[in-house]
Amino acid sequence: MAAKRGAGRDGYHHGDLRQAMIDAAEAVLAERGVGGFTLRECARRAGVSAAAPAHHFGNLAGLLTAVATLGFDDLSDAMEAAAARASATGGCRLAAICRAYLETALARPGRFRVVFGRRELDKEDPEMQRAGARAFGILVAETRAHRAGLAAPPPGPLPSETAKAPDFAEILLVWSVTHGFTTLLIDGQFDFLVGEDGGGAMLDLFSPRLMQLLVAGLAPEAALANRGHDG
Amino acid sequence: MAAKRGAGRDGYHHGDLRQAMIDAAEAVLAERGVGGFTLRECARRAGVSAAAPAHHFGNLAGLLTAVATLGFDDLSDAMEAAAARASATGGCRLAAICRAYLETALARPGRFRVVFGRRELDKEDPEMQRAGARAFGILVAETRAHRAGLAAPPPGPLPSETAKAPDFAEILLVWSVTHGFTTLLIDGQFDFLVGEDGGGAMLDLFSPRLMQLLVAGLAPEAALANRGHDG
DNA sequence: TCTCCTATCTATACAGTGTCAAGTTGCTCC
DNA sequence: GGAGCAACTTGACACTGTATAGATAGGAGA
Repeated sequence: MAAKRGAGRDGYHHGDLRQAMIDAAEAVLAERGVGGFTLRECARRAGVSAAAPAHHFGNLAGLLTAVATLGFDDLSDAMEAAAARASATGGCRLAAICRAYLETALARPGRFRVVFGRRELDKEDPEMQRAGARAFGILVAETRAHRAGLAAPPPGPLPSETAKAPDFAEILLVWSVTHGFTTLLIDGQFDFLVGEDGGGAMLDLFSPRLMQLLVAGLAPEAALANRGHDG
Repeated sequence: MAAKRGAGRDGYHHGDLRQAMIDAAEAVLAERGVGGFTLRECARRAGVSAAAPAHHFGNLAGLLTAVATLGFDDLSDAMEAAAARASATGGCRLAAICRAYLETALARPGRFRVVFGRRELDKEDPEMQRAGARAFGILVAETRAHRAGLAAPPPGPLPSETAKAPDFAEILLVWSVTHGFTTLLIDGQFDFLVGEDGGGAMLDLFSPRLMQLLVAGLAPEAALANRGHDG
């Protein structure tokens, strides 16, 4: 095994290139966005040759996959924290995690875009699969708890297979509306409506009302009221 | 003005390079996806040098903007046709246009991704702005008609500024859930739930139920029932 | 009909990209 | 103290988008 002492480089070997590359990637994403992201630029910032990262990440997709894994876990952390805060203050946990999703994405749009397929990723990577499943699991648990009228999801592992669950459509509804609003906002699709002030105004003006609508529409009574609409 | 006779090329000048480039772009998007899209490959298929398209589109973003404009109009056409069909058969127009949005995206995922910001576009392009506004206008009209209990939106021009409208959150809810579900489905985020059979199963299994939920949640009564949830 | 204008297209070049192969360095363990 | 090996550099390759300069041809005006 090679040197793994501290960060920075003081010789031929870097010391912790893997982490340095991830840090550089985050910085490049923040400064230049997904479109301006380059493996060589990250290597440059890490003070290393262009071919060096290959040993740690395989290729560009490998580096982006590592960033996406971080992004998923960041999303999970933010949602868990928001849910805990909501419980403490008597707020709605489901609305809180949806808003946390939105705010996390808005805080780091570049990373969020990497997570959600704007660049090629290694979808077989087990670490990213774990992180993705964790984030989805939070969404599933909170949606179910909300619909069951519980204060919070019960502890314990989640069922691994949820595709056949009867409340699957409700779970997808929550994810879809949150993800859709987030994506449209980040991608500037609302700019022609409210100007290009970065979306902060949009978030403050409409997301509470949006979440209110979503959460209201998801209450058990509303879900059971079959009004017979179909396309 | 130079030659504008027929398609194909029989000499130094192509004849209709602009259209040929767009056709080639659609083909490349269908075959290789957004990630594998290249200006040079499109030029190759059009039988033209790499620098030729610059005269018609300026640069890569210009070509993609033309494709995005087509994509917006395709979306609008599909939604209008679906709404008309729904009216004829007594179905719900709003659910019909949401499903049309989904199906259009699923039929040409590459183009849909171009429309919604997976590559850099020229957002100032007036043609694309027109096409985008048209698609959004359909959504606005149909959502309002649905909430007002009308059979169809009244004819006539739409108000150009809708940001301050009282029903803006409801309109965004419809767009967000439809766009979110579409994006997640196309990007393969549901694959780990139902396998990678292309999303067709997902669409058939869940989207009717999803639309039912959405449309039910949007009925005037539900929207007015303020249950007091906030994040 | 001839000439010129101008849009269109080609050829070439350039900086930059991701990735590969081969060589170099230096830590670690026997 | 070598041996082994992971980590890194160097150099090369086939690409990319785009800029520039020159070639071509269709049509308008004389």
